[in-house]
Amino acid sequence: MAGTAERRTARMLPNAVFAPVRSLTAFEETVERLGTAIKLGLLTPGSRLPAERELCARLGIARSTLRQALTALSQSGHVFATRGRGGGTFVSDPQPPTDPPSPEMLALWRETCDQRLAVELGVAVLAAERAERADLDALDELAATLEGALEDFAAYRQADVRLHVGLAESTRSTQLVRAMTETQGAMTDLIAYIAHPPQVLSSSNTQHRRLLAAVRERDGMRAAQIMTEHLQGTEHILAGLLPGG
Amino acid sequence: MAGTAERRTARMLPNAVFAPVRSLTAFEETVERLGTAIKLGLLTPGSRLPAERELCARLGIARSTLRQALTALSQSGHVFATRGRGGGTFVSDPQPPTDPPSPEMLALWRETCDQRLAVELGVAVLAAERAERADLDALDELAATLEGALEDFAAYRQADVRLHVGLAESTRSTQLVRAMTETQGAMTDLIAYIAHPPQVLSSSNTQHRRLLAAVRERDGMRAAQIMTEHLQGTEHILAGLLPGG
DNA sequence: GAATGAAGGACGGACAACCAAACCTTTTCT
DNA sequence: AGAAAAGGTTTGGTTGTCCGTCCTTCATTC
Repeated sequence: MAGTAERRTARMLPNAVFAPVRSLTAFEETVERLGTAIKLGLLTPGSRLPAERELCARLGIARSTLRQALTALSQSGHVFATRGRGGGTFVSDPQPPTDPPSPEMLALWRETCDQRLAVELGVAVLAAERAERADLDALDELAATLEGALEDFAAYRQADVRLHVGLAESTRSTQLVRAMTETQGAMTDLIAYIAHPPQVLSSSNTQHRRLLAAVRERDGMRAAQIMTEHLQGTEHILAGLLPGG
Repeated sequence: MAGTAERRTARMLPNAVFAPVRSLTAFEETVERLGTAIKLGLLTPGSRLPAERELCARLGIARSTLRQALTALSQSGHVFATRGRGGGTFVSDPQPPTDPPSPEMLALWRETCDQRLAVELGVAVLAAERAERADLDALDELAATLEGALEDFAAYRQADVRLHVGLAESTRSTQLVRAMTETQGAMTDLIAYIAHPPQVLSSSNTQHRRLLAAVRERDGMRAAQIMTEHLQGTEHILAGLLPGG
């Protein structure tokens, strides 16, 4: 009977429908967005942000709100500003250390990984459909960079993020790019304090190569398959170290 | 050189990093959440919402804010309230017609489909890992319901949503359930005004069956493959009817 | 038939976030 | 020297949200 199905299926639904609707303030969201982009190295040290008057327009917020965010980012050392013509707000050179993952972050690490799986799978399949030759050439270069950074995890991680975000860009979906940067930001917090021996990074990079090859051959399902294995790597490591594994 | 790769890869990035940070108000988000759940039939007509004093606590908002949202939903005819003991707020029986998709909705239909692809692929793979026997039995019943509703698109659509959301629930990821309901809400707006002849629905349902079978056999990749084909069905229809196809 | 309790409904004050528009200060380029 | 382009400052007003309190309705219970 349909009634039975409804009763069974509807069990956990209200938990999702009636879950908290805590929306971040414009200030918080701005700090999050810019801060994540800087931490991930998407905004490179030394690079200049758009002028405040232009940036607040792009972000759709008031200038005073943007300044709050920039003040916060400057106090945390991610950014500094110089005045006068030719001045501006710049990404700081020595990046402050990533803050340790919060308890609630650790409690929800599995949800974070699930989210990542969805984003990365979607990206893999769509990239296989839409990535252009030039995109893939650039991504291959990044994979080469990765191979030279097996000993320096910070450098490796940054190039890794660039590769995954770059793959998302090749789908031409701004939503997926945003979701990917968000996800990578959350993952960085999780894996920053975990040991990554060179051989792990090396095998991870082998998967990158195979992934790009599959995308190049427009084989979305093989790309998805490789991506799944790729992500399960980190997931297994986390499962061994964190509660709820 | 790494420099070249960076320059190529960074082309569209700022568009995502500096995109508007439009955060919805608590009021708007609440209307959206409850309204979508009602439109999708996840909150069935006649069912009672939790009492205001309890619901505002669950949603993490003030009661006055919740009342704003409920007032809006009652004025749009989705909900009605009765006073006194044993009263409450109930989902209206005759659902008001879905509003036609807005122009900006239509302009972004491809992004919506991309988002859906990601969510559904993640759900398919994770469900194949985690769905329990009882979940799948309930989903099979829903698939049977679907087969009896080939002539009534409204009924078919509602059961279809239930099935997809139910599959998301079987992953035990509240985030994915939320993402799925959001996505289904957006999709409903898009496909409400498109003809769906019975044979299309029938073949769509064949895919449901195959999907559930793959999940039951814990074959995540086959589930992903079938899901991709399943989604491409609607996508091709939309591509033929909407701009930017 | 009166009391109780559980529900929605209404009001008012306080506060924080956000916006808008000016104006000031510093620096560089012409 | 002056114009231009940037960050820095101030002010005032609007809106969303919260909190607490009280009122009204009405089924149940005594």
